Amino acid sequence: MTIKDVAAYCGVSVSTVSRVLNNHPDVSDEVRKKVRKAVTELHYTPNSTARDLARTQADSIGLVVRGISNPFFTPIIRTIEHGCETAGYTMVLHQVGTADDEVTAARELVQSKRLNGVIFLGGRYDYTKREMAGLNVPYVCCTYTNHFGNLDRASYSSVAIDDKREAERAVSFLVSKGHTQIAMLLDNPQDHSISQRRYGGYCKALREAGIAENPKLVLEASDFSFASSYQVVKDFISSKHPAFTAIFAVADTMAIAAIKALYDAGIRVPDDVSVIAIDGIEVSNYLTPSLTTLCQPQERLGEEAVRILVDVMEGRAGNRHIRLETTPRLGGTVRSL
Amino acid sequence: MTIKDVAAYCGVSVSTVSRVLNNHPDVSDEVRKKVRKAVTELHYTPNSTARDLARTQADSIGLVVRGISNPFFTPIIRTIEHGCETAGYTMVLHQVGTADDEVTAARELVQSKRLNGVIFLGGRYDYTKREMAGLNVPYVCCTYTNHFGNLDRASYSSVAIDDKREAERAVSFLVSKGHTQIAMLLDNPQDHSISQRRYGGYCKALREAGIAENPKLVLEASDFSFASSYQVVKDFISSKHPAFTAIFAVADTMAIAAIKALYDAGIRVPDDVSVIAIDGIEVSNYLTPSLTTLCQPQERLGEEAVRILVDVMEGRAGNRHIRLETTPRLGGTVRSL
DNA sequence: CTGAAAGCGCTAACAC
DNA sequence: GTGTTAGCGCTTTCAG
Repeated sequence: MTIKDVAAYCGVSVSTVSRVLNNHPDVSDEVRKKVRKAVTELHYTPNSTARDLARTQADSIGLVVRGISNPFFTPIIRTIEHGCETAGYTMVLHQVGTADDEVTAARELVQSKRLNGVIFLGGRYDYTKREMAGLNVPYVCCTYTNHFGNLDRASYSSVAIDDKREAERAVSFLVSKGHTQIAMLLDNPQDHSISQRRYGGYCKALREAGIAENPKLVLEASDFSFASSYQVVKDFISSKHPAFTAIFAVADTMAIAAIKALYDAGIRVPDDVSVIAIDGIEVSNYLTPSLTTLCQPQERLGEEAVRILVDVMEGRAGNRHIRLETTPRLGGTVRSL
Repeated sequence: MTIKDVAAYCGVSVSTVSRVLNNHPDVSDEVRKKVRKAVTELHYTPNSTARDLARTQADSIGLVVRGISNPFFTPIIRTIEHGCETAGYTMVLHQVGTADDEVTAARELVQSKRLNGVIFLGGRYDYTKREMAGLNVPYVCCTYTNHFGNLDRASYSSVAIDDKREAERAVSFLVSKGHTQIAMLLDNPQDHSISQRRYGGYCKALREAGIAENPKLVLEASDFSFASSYQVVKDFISSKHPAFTAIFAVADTMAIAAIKALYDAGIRVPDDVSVIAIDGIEVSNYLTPSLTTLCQPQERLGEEAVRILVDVMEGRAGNRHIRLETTPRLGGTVRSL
């Protein structure tokens, strides 16, 4: 069943059918109606592969996600898909493992699928001009930005929170509740990534409060997984360690695992130790007690990413960099000392 | 940058380049090497759109997911993607909203992208022969099966747990712990879906234990979301209701929300009320206490789905129906009476 | 072993 | 308004 069959079926040429399919104006109402009828009767669905090939552009946006199973991303992905559809683009989702490089993946995807633009969801903070040069389409970094790279601000877009500032806020909140011995749980501070930025905020908050930073209170998990954070916290509390009354985790998932590790060791949250995080994933609101965290505006992160990208792709605007704010969610995992 | 450029660059014909690209044997080592070199030097990436069009088949498998943000699905999706890749197929992910029909979506996807087969992840239990007729490729239902439809068993495949039996197991477990007043939390029992099957198991377990079923202990949420379950349980306990000592939830997510609702009402789990569920998503193991649940073999569900589908697609085997068993995870949310 | 050429199904000039 | 036709970039017979 091809466009030819439809054309033959209603005695017109393929171009006429094509015009109807693509809503071109110059077709008589009569013919248009006839073709539409044939399409439904024949259950004809256009072959998008052929269409994409014939058109110079595929009208599609690549979404390159690093860690699709990260619950923080799921609402964002949904929003982005919806936004793409509304704007008339197909979203092509591509997941990259922690080991793979998202830029290489994106470059191949763009070449191979003729994408009009790409959105990176989660990624490195240190892209270089050189490596991004091959990506000949506009792109926006969603949930992060190029803090440690050498990209021109005008060459790409980004939508994210201000990691450093929000981390500072979280830690200052703990300080305001009387905490001074504050541990930090992060994944890998020297990888030029989110943890490093948030670690900066942690240090700044301590400094401004006149609290000396204690390196022994910095707990490094190997990634964002529950298992890894659980293990790190478990090892920490079962070893000789400095006293601490609070933990600041760089992600809700890590906080959840930390609370569990504390609980399993007989340490109660918030009675014995307070916990605060950044992210605001849905499930953390359903813990008992709810996790105290700074919620990222997940929907808006996705919406803005699409909006900016489409604007740039269609030449309506230049690249932009948007910083959104978090909204504190006062759960029950922080207590005043 | 097309295959022509590569051909011109190394002074051979496009067909030779194509042969090298597709690892056809009949190319001299010398030419092969030269072409390979050119490909890397030119940073050439084949246009998959053109390739798919030229080939009669696209070597790709559609994964039609109903509710991509369902945390129960994420490990399965990952496994399926990996399995497809290993088998030499590209996975095309397509998410359908709760309102859309997955079969229509799949049919269009197949026609439009020339898919070789499709995997449905979550879906209705009542497909009819008629509606599936348009889907001219093999398909497998992953995590569910056609219990309420009229499909020939030989016309499709399925990989799932035995919902009824597992639900029975969960409820029998509660009974064995001395519970007799057992509530059930489900989403929509009359939609010919998972809840209905598990509800059947609940009834059977009660019957076999000689416990009269009390309709007032059946709590219906409007969907699987946290919010909906939370609300239902909250309304239930704040209204005039029969006494109950345990809740069986059809999904971990619903159980998590239920526990929260109980907690917020001052009811403790497991001290006052026990909770058991089916699914075994990762986060439920990190609650305090861990959720007692029957874990579905998520990885295996995905692996088997791909294996069966590929076997059918490549003519190595016929359709099959596999029932896998759950593994109980004894958390801390059930206590003996 | 290698090249020429005919499509894959559709779009978009370009004629009429 | 409608039809004809030349590609889009690649694969794949079919010759040589």
